Amino acid sequence: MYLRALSFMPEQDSEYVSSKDIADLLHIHSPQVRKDLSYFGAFGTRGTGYKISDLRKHVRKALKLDVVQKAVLVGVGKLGTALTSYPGFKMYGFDIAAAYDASEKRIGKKIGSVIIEDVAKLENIKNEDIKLAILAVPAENAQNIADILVACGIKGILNLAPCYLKVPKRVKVITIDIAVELSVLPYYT
Amino acid sequence: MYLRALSFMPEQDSEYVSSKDIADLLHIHSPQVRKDLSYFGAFGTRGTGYKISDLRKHVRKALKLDVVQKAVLVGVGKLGTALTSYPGFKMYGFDIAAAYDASEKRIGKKIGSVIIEDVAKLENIKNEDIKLAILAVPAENAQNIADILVACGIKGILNLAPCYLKVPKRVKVITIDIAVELSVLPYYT
DNA sequence: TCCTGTGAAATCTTTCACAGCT
DNA sequence: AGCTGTGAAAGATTTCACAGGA
Repeated sequence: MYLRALSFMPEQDSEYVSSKDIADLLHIHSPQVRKDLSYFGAFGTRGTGYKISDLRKHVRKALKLDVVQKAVLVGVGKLGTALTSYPGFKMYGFDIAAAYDASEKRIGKKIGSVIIEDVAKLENIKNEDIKLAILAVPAENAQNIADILVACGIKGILNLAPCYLKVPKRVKVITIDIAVELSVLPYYT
Repeated sequence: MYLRALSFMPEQDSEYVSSKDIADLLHIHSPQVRKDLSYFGAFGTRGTGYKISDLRKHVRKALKLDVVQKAVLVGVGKLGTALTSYPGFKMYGFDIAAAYDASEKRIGKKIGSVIIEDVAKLENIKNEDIKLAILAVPAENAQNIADILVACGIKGILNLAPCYLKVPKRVKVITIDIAVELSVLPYYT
């Protein structure tokens, strides 16, 4: 969140931001910003604020986004395709280094800079240095694919299927279910 | 979350679930489930658990999902298109009742059961009983569209653009930025 | 015996308020 | 004067533990 806020603050305007500047942009309070950033270490300047370029570097490093993170995309349907053309990925240092799908229509086609491979050969990712996976397959197949990914040494899964995945504790799963997010809106109307 | 958990529990198996059943499925603790559900009122049976059909009805009602919620989709690009074919929406009682886009290529085409209209005519939604909007447009246009939606009386916005929206307090915005979610994964690797 | 509902305790998070540096 | 960094206070959430109904 802070990284994205920083992306809206070109250094041309000013070299420094205050916690209040960031807070206003994110609609949160400034002590929150200072507390959060202080967990990464103290690198602001009293009286002046945070140097934008330094802050960006520190946050990227804390999140391990300072090196390019390779990710495999499994499921190149409409959602999967939409994701690859999403500019945000590159901004945060992600690289979709491989793509797999079950549909013959899609296998062999190019998406971004990679060729879509047969999901039956998903185990090939073992040979590449890929630690993250984006799972955009139907809910019915998600657990099955997740098991293979885990066996291949994947450490983190972004799950876009509306289901819960059983994985070992060492693997981090983040599930985004758009309908669940949408579900809370009527409550506020 | 609880609603989705219930969708995995067909009543054929057993008429009742315990808070522990639900907790295990969602990877949370059972007192959490009981506390949460108790805010909606007490409708479990001691010694037996919660009657699945009753629980579903109560949760749907509490979230105002017991009536069909009409939503307008703005931006029918890859992501917008992917969303309309997402089965989760119907499951939670959402109905995409209108769709708008800026591209001539897309205007006039059908998506789901509606015809894509010109976003310049977005104000037409005033005449329909639509309270929710799904915003799947580029970040540059998101605020502009949000302003129009607010002026049209929209009460809740699901924002899929990677940016922050300024809206009056009475309007609820939920932003999903997939790259932000993905960003936390490397931290755990 | 099994499981809910709920006060009380424990824990976690946010906000305050101010010392101290620039 | 302006803004960070941080203990302490306030607030919110989660977990415990158990009374009590089925």
